[in-house]
Amino acid sequence: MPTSKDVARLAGVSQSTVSYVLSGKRPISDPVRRRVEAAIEQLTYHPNAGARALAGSRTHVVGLVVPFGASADPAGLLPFIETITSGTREHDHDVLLVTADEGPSALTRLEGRRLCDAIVLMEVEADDPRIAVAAGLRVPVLLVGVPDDPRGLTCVDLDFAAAARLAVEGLVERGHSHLGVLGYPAGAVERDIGYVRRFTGAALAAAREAGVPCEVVAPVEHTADAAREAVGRVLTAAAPTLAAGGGLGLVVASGGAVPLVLSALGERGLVPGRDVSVVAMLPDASAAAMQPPVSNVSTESRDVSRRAVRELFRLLDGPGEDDDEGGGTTVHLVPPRLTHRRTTATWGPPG
Amino acid sequence: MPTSKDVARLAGVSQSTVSYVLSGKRPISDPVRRRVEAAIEQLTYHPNAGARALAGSRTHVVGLVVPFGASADPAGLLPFIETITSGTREHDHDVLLVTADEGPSALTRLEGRRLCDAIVLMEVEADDPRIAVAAGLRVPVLLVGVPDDPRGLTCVDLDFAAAARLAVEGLVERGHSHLGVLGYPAGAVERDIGYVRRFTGAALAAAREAGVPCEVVAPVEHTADAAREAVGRVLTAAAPTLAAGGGLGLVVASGGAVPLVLSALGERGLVPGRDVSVVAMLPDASAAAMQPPVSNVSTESRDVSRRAVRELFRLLDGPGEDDDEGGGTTVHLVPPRLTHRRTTATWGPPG
DNA sequence: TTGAAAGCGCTAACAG
DNA sequence: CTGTTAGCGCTTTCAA
Repeated sequence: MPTSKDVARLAGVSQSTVSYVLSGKRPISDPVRRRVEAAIEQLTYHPNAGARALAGSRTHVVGLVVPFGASADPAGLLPFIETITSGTREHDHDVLLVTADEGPSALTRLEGRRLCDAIVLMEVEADDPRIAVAAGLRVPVLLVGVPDDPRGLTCVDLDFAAAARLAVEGLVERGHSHLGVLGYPAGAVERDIGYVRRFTGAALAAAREAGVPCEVVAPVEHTADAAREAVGRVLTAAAPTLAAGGGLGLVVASGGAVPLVLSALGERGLVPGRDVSVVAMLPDASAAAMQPPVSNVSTESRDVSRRAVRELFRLLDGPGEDDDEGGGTTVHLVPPRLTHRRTTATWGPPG
Repeated sequence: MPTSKDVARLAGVSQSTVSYVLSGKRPISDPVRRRVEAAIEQLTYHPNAGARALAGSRTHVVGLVVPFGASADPAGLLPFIETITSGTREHDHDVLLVTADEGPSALTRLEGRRLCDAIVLMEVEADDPRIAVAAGLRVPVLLVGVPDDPRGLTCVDLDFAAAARLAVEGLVERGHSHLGVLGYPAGAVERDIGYVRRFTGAALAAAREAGVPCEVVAPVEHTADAAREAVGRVLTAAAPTLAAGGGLGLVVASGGAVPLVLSALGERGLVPGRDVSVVAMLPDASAAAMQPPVSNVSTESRDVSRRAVRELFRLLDGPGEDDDEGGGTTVHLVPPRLTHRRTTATWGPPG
């Protein structure tokens, strides 16, 4: 296996010149550069990652901590991992995968062994034990999710408050005079993932501002029975409004519950988009694929992950920008989009 | 950040002794070991991975090439990645994630830069362009999936032929006198993933041996219409048998089609487990969760991945066993299991 | 614009 | 059982 010494010999230059051709950290004359590049090609030379890391103290690796076992949304994990991985490669880095099961010690291991230059922590919970450890590391850490106390760390997440507002306002605009929010499964609530509170809190606030009554039913498990019961509760509360000819709008906070909610409505002879409206937190693709297509506020994990990659390399490549840099808490919230599909009805005079 | 030199100084030993305490490659007296371990603890020393790789030419990293974009079964990917990752950690290695989009050059990059000690290639296709490259590498490569020409590489996969046989024999035993195999979507067939042919071939062979007529309908897309049509075709072919009071057994090769096939049967008033039988290729958990629980031949990606990890480290830690070792093609097929649930009926006199 | 040389922190002979 | 030492293949001064 050829080394940079072999390349240097073949190109008739010193070894350091090979290094500089590769790193571009020094101006190189055209003839020399050409000879070196030819030699590299001819020998199919690849720089040894370990040696590079040792000498340069940059591994060109990003550690990605994935909550395999305990994800609130296992389906959303894969696009996330994919986007981080390919985004990271575009920045000439690789991804080292670590399971969250390893706990906080995974972080000290990654840092201590110099396995990576930065760490991405997925699905950070409101009160996540890893945050304290993460805050003490010398490698930059990027959190996906917003903990209660970000401790000077950089966070990226979907803007769940904006999402809730979007859903509520979208329904209010269309004349609905009673709202119901069907919440997250107990697992998510107990683990107290930050977005649960942010979402329901913002939904209630938006409804209050709009002067529209709003029921929150939570937790709602992803079972047919739980969906039935939750729907029943909202319908009961909304009964007076409905009797008076008002419109009921449902906000489904947990994408996985959507099919169950739809069938629960169906069982009662209620047609979404005609008798009630349903707006759900769902990726666009899933929302569009449903029968009928469901109005949704997008929860594109790809959008969030792309943003995460961007902020990650801003952390790594910076300082240099005039942005906030180095130690300051920054929370980047990715804006969601509302798309009305077949499950939104319009009530009364357009508003 | 402390180095082994710091540990050595603190423990009053030479640096190499620290190394040997850690690696266990040399007998160490108890007092020395204790002192070294105390020093390691006190300094929270972690060995530098780059230095270790450079000096020892072992990275303790496994490269995992994941077909993010082009997986036949995206849901199966995640448990696979998880199992490989945690299994790898149990062997004191980490996982470097690479997307299959990077193509064969990902392999030369992993090897050339010495980024890993071994490579796992997921979802290998029958005629996979990466195989030729993989076969030329010096790092061991483990294939998940069996290509037409394994070129001396080690493969691990579910035994799809056995799975097909199991399904067919399970139905024949229960007195079914006509079988229908509903195949894979065209995407899988075109990409010519090895298991497509292995599965349908073995199903036909098993049916022939049993002397039971068998229709294969393929490709079958994962759409309601395609499922309806496929079911229609099998029912037409089986009409004489059914008229004579015989039983029809359906084998659904592609897990994703199961709900569609069930509703297609439902539309015709056919109740699985009473009027027809259905056995599907599905993970046990999904099969059990369906309404009704579906008889299944297991396609546990966890079983396959665990086996993959085993064979991977046999490759890495060996030679040493009396097993086949070093360069010999080995195909490890993980046996599937058939579980009868609610969708299998029994016909005629028990067999 | 280029070269020479000093490490980075570890492993693994070799020498006791 | 333990210490000494020569690298592993780079990056990066320092010198020209």
